[in-house]
Amino acid sequence: MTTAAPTERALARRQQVLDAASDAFRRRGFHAASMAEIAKLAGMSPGHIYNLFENKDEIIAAIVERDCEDVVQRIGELQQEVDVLQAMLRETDKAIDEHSQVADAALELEVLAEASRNPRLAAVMHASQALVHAKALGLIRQTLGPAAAELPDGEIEGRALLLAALFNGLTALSVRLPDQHKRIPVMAPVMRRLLQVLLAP
Amino acid sequence: MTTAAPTERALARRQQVLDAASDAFRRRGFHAASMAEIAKLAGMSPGHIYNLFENKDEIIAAIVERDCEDVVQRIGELQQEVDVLQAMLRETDKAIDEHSQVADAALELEVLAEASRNPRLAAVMHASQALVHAKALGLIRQTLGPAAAELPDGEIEGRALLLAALFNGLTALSVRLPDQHKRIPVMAPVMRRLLQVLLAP
Amino acid sequence: MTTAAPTERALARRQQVLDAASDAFRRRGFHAASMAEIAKLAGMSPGHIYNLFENKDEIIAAIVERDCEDVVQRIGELQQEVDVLQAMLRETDKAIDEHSQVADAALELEVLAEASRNPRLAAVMHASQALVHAKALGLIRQTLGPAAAELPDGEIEGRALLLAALFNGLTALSVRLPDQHKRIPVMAPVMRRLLQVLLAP
Amino acid sequence: MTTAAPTERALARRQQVLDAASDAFRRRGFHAASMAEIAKLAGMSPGHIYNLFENKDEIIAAIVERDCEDVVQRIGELQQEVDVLQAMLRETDKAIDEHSQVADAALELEVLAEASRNPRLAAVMHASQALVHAKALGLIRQTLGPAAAELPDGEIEGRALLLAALFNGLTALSVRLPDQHKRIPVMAPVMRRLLQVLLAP
DNA sequence: GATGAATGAGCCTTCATTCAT
DNA sequence: AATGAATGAAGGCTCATTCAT
Repeated sequence: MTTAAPTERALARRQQVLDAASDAFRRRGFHAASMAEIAKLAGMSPGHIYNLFENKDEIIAAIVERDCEDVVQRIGELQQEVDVLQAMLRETDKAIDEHSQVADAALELEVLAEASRNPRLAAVMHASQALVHAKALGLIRQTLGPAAAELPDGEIEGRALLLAALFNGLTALSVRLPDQHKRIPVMAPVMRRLLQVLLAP
Repeated sequence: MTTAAPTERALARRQQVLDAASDAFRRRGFHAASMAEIAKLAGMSPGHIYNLFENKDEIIAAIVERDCEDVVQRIGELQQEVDVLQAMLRETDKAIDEHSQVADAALELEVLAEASRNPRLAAVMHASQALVHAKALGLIRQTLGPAAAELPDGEIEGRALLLAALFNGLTALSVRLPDQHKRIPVMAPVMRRLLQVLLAP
Repeated sequence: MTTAAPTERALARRQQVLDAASDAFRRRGFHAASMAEIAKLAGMSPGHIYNLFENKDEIIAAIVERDCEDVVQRIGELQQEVDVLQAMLRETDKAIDEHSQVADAALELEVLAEASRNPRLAAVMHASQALVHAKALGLIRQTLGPAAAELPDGEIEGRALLLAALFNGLTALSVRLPDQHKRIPVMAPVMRRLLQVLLAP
Repeated sequence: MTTAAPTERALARRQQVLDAASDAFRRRGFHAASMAEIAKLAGMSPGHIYNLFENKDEIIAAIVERDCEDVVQRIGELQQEVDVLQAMLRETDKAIDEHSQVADAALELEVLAEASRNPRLAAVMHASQALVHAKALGLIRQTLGPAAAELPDGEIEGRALLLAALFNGLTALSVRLPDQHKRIPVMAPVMRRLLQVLLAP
């Protein structure tokens, strides 16, 4: 039996744990971060974490869900723009920069690595990512406007996937090469051209 | 004392360990694969591995180096083509497929995650990746032909980086969404257009 | 402060706990049954159990006492029979069967094991068992009738002890060998002869 | 994979662990005895125990097997006697005494309790006990001599079972009542009569 | 070079018990 | 009387690493 109907307090406590765990995983990795460490960061006893989460796996699963919700919301905000493509081209530098933070990369890659092996986490990841993907499809359709209807089947999906790949790749690259943020000026112009291929009619 | 002047036999033994470890890491993950397991796969005792490698971390560092050499060689082979761009467009499906193997993704992401916080591994990774990057620059220059000289400074580097990001992103995506190989047909046409942006004059 | 002057309500609540604990212990064992589980079965909070019982040990002590009272009562009922020996011979099969329930055996053996090293529980056990023993002496005397007076000192006590041993042994045996109930037909005739030795003049 | 082919040294180390564990279980119970404690008693590190035994359960299983082998051997020795029944009647006091040691009872009951809940252990117990039972059948047949052939089917089995129950019951009783050894004089004569019922033609 | 027995620190998790409310 | 959130000690087990042989 899992937490049947989490009280408001329990919900807040869960957030504390998720914040603490995000921090710990980011700094030390999923396996190296101990529950004791997370508990200390969260300001509670190790034992109590198990009143809030089934086990360590469930914590990372919850982090994945929370992070995906963030991404969905970010895309939603982007959709508020009158001209999405223009907005993206304008903010390309910032977008690259945000995807080049090694500290964030650490957690993201850790989660992906774990998900590639842990079925429970993979399930959560797939479900969450499906939402992100759907939202991305919507974004691209909106950007294309009426032209979207004329495109062959799958074209939009292909664009959405490669758009996602591009930004995910930046995260990986930020670990592969040092000081990626210094390379933003050389990447940005090329990136803009790629974005146009992916988002313009 | 460090491993001083490795004999030829020692070198061969090291390869055995690297093969075994690659296999074990790929199947079970870096942390889950035990030295005992690697030793068994490598056909030697756990203790003896420590005569060949300082510790577990050094094994993965060596794997990273070896894998990067592979990538460099692959690029070299590609450069043998008379028309590199045509070759890549022709083999796009295969290339996407190769970067969509979840099993390989597992190890790659794990290594990246590990490198994002292990300075020793980060150093190896950066050195190796620098070689890959240099080789990629050469590939793009060759593809561009004489047109390369006319491009603004950094343009080629930007292309090389985003090319790398694109393929790295596919790896990440293969974990984020299930059955990525089923999506190759929708991704390939879009990918070809992106490759043209990155490789055509 | 100990539980001073238990109210009537408290007494009823204690019974709820004892019922719940008996159930939980029987199904999962003394150590495996958690206070949380018992609390849930008893329909109260874990914390409240500690208003009714000093600790987990006291619960099992109370169960032992209650169970011994049951045995005493059972013997009492047997004494109502006009011919006790005949009644026992008639119901031998049923008696063996009742002492061959592995589920009951589990709790009984667990309690004995626990009592063999927990002095507090040993004390309760000895006190309760003394009552059972006394009652058993009475039963045997009644069965023997006037002949009882002629028997040497200790003869009756010896019979009572071995009678108890015999049934206790069935409980142990039901764990040692599987499907003891299938063996009732072969045990019953022999058992009847033993009972006659123990209960006939 | 389990210990494939235990070396002689490993076998000796296993015995050390079994001795230590027997001691620890006897004194503190199966659940309360920690692996650390056993390791210390056995003179090795906790980790190394896991090179010799799969887990804690396997230790108790091995103890059960070893103890049953002892019982089988004891019965075998008894069979060397020219007149088994006479030998048993002669040594009744000693036999009762041996089955009345609370210290031994502790381990035995603990094991039984555990087996009643743990299927793995139950399997080992049933297998071992089957050997004991078979040996007991042989003993009784030998004692009966030619008369054995004339007895109805199952008669001998019934005797063997109740013989086992009787001694097992003494063990249980030694916990239920204090100072059982003081009661040997009153039990012995009655016990002799029971033994005659069980073993004489 | 090579073995594998041995170590021991450290991990996740459980649970009896307490206490503020 | 009653709750249930919270504690924290302890336990079984794993595994990188060492070292006597």
